[in-house]
Amino acid sequence: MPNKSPYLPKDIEESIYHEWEQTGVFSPSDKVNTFSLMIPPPNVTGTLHMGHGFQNAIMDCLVRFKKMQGYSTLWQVGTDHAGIATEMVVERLLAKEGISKTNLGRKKFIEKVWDWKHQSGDTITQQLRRLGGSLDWENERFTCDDKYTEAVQHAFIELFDAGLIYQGYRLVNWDPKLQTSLSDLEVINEERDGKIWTIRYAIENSDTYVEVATTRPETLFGDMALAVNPEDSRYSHVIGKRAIIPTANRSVPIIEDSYVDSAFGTGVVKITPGHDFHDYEVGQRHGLHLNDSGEAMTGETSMFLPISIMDKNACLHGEIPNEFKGLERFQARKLLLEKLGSMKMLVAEKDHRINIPIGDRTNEILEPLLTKQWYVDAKTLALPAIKAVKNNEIKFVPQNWEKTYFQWMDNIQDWCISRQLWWGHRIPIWFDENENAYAGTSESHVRQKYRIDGALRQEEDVLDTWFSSSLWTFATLGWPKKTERLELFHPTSTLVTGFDIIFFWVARMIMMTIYFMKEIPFKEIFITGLIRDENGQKMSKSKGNILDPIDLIDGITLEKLIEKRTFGLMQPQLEEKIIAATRKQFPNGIDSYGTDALRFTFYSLAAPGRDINFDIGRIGGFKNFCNKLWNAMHFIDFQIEKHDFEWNLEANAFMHPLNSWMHKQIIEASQLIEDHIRNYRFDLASVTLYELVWSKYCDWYIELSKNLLTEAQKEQQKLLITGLIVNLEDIVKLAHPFMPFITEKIHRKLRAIQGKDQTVFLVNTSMPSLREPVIKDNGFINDAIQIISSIRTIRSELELDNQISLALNVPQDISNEALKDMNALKAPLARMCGVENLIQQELDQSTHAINLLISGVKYQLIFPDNFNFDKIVESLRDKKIKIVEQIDLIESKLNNQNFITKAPQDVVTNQQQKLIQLKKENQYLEESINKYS
RNA sequence: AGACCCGUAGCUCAGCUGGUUAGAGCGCUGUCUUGACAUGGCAGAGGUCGGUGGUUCAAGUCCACUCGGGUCUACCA
Repeated sequence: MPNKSPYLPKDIEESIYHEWEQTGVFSPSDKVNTFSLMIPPPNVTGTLHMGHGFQNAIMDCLVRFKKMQGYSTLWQVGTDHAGIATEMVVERLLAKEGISKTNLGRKKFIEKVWDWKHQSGDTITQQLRRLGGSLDWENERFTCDDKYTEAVQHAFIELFDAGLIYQGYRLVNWDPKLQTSLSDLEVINEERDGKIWTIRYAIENSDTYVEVATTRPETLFGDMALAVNPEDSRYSHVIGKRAIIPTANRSVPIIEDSYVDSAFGTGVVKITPGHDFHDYEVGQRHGLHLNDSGEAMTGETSMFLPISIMDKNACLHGEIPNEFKGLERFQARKLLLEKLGSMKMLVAEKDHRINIPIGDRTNEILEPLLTKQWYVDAKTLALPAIKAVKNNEIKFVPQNWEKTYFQWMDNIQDWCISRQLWWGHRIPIWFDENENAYAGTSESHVRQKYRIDGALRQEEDVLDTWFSSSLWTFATLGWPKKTERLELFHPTSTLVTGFDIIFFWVARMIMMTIYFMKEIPFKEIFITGLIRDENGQKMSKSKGNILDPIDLIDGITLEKLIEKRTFGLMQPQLEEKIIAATRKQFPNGIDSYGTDALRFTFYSLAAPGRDINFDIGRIGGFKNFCNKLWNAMHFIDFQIEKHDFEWNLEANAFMHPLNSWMHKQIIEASQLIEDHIRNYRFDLASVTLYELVWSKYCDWYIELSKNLLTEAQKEQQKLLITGLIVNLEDIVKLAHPFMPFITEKIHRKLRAIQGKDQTVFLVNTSMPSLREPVIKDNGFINDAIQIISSIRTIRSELELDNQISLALNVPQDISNEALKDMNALKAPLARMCGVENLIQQELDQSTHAINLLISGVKYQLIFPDNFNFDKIVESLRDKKIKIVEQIDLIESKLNNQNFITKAPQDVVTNQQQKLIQLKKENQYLEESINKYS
């Protein structure tokens, strides 16, 4: 007996990746026929989640497949510095030691971040290796490494010099906790329960009032006008008058603007341009400003100058009553409402659902705040980027995502790229004493470039992380230098990413790449769904439903899983719930499934255009699949040992009909799989492969060959074993992009049997479809399969004892060759469906037999003489009922003149032929029924 | 408010430009421990495709309306 090692993924997977990497097998092999793909750079200090696992599995499959199709492939690897996320993590770590960022100072803080990066930075890249990713490690990039930083600076300076980057004093989304601006994409609008208050404003020089509805009363100190709709007759008499801000010793003009919806609230809106994005626009239209005596006035657009009453901590300041100075915004609100109440200026307080802007990282309520920031002129950059997708230079898969893209691009706003953080690319701008800005790579560069001698001060802010990642496809390849890699691998072939970053990343990459490279970044964008839990819930820490791909690969105990899910919870009150849910879902923890099974699960779930509910139940099935493949190899081992096999018949392998039948199945499957991969239908590709391995190779090919291996002549045995080897080798090639580890292992064993060099990696071999096809028509194997299946069903229906053997009468008119083929399969027929005898003769009436229709030909299954047929008549009658139903259906179609004339000819022909078959079958059934009832 | 997606067997999902008897995995039922594999073999039960109406010779597949679930974008102070 060969040593029977069970399928244990751990044993297989551990060493193999190391060998791949050491050999440098993932670096591009050639300079022609390139296929390239950029990894969406994960956060350098992050860890792998299911989304990464899924997307990287897909990318790896694509890359390996292309490589095996003869392309010179590059899968560029790298990580992102993730400004905000990383800065927050490090701040939190420092806080535990009682150190604050500001106390530490910028330089020291950045050192700490680098320390953290060095300490945890390779966690995620190690995890990518566990997934089997065929990434080009020799050219790994990090968005903050020197070369990349050079590219970022270069890009900024070029855009600045072209006037596409400018500094502006505007409202931005301000995160008071992080003390930085955010781009509108980083804002989550959350609907919450809030209130709306109605406040009275007195009309100046009169004893009348107007009532104003607001959800943010505390901003009233920043009011610069009240506005009504010009069509609103209720208020026409106050237009042009002034209203007094209650509690503030100040009046504002009452203006008309069609922005105001008369039907909402009271129809009067307070205009606070310094704290509301809409009011900002209204203010701009009306040129609101303060005159020399500090009174709010309308004027020319150019005179617009909003006032701000909050500082960067969202505390009130400026020209406001003393008692409010320094108060935090919500405390100020409370105090103000009390005061208004006592002044009888608060008319109403009602519950109201409001949208609150939240920072996506901090969960802090954001404040629209007037600050100086750097902007990219996105409108200009967007135009060619829109065009590239419109004219199909860049294709979204599935296509409907382009709608999302257009929707955003058509309404794009200028992009605020400055962040008041320390971790990131410091903006390469220097200011002179008069606040004029100059862009350059360094102070000396600026001095030289602009011939400046006076004092220079560098901009403190850093760039939005997405600014650097928007350069990813070309900056990783060496830009701004004209490198060979850039020449060879740009534009890249495909981008695989999630819909959640179409705006953040995809759109911006397209804009920047077209601007700098004068070409598109990628030709196709495959948008994957999100991985959710088995109930369709988003996986999140606070829900406690996170799955770590590595835990699915290695397995994890219940205790450790609970520990992981509850560690560092932001809301500790959820802990009990999470523990209970985890215990319920994984009472025994999680088994070890191995990378190959996990990957295969991802593929099988990767239907396009929809999110994926990850059902842990499915991964077990695919581990079994790996086991099945593993045991096919065992079967071969076993045969080799048993039959004293020698490898010298390779050239003749397909002379055996069973071998060539299997070969044909493989070629057909590989063509299908190639199509599916081209269409990003990994789900369909995986089904095809599953079927090929399990159903075709194991259930039929191996099973059919078993008896032949025992009974056939020595030469035949050798031929069959050779075929088993050749065909399994083709299968592992086809399967390799999906299940790289197990296939590599099997491939080695197969090569060992053949006495071939075992250091050849599968990824360096070619897909079987690229081989000369050796296809002989083996229709009779398919007939045999049908015969066996039919007989098995009958045996099972009749609850036939295994001991009872049957005979099969082959039709008289069958060709000699077919009969020969049939006879060759005698042994398998006996073993697989209990048919011991094949005869070919006219049966007399006394023979106990029922008819079988196989490929339009009548076979007769012969039973022992004393057999009781009551049961079979019953089942034959059931069958007949179904057949008659179908016959009726088709006849009614064919009797319909409209069908005959309007349906395409081939559909009609098809139905006619079908009818003939069904009638034949019906006739045979009837014969059998009549005979035995 | 606009856009998009989904609703097919107990569960998770396929079903391409409308055309054979609507498929798979898991689960379930029965049966089998036979020398690749019980992480297995064999056989089987189970959906009329959310609803209504329409187009068509023909609809799970196209159209309209509708119910239910989800996502994104924009929002009325």
